[in-house]
Amino acid sequence: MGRRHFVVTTSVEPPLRGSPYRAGCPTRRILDRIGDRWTVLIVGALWDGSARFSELRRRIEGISQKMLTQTLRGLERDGLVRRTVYPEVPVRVEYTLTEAGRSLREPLRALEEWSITHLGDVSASQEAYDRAD
Amino acid sequence: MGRRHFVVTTSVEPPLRGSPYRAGCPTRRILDRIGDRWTVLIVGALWDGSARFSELRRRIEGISQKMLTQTLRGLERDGLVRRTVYPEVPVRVEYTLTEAGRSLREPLRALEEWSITHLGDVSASQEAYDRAD
DNA sequence: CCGTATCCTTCCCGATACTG
DNA sequence: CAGTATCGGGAAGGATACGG
Repeated sequence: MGRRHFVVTTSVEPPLRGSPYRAGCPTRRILDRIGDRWTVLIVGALWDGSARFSELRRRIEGISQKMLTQTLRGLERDGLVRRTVYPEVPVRVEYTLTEAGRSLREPLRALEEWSITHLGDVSASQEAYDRAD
Repeated sequence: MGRRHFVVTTSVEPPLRGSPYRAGCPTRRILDRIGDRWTVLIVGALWDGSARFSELRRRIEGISQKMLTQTLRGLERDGLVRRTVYPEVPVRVEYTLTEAGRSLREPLRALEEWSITHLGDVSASQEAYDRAD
């Protein structure tokens, strides 16, 4: 089967789907895209240049073939990654961040910075909380 | 039962758990905390002042009692929200963002900004992709 | 080499019922 | 009012086998 079928998280639909949860909140909408297990790691791996499928698999330790394909398809569909097929034998496929994909750098850096400066306190808070029954 | 038991996403443990996925990546670590369905909505609802449990439930349309409690507990454990119990009858409980909680504003705003400027293009890209088989 | 198809487990989360 | 306990459906994701 080709790639006709997709889970279709359709696009416009501002407010809700099943339950009235604020799916329209812009922050939530982008978290729905990058909040999964692999997206930011792939974006990071593509950061300085393109790579082919097998190279990505090697860089992102632990990712399964299925999830790499699936996540790359999602990124391609969103216009954040460009996929180029070179019809050689055997086939060669290159993945590159688009301009939109590279524009993710700013928000991701903000997250990373927050992480670096605050996750120590978070861990300490967790331990204190867990000790206090 | 008190709040002794917790799912314990322990803290230090730099690299991995089940599979060697980059759990140590700072960006992924913070996404593991705010990437769920309700966290950013709760943080947003607490943005301009504290609120009690029932007030939060009303503000965050569609959240279940269970998820509101659970997410608030996580935020409290992480030191991002402070929980204050006033032993009146009936009991009153106030939730407030801590300093650390408020510091989330910067990264969240970066995400929101990216959303607002790019999600239109993303939607267009999706539709084009879906039309092309 | 670069995938797709299928099965199977795990875990998120909603629904519901019940307490101090 | 502000929770806790329990059940169950469904989605995410890993393992495996196969195909162009």
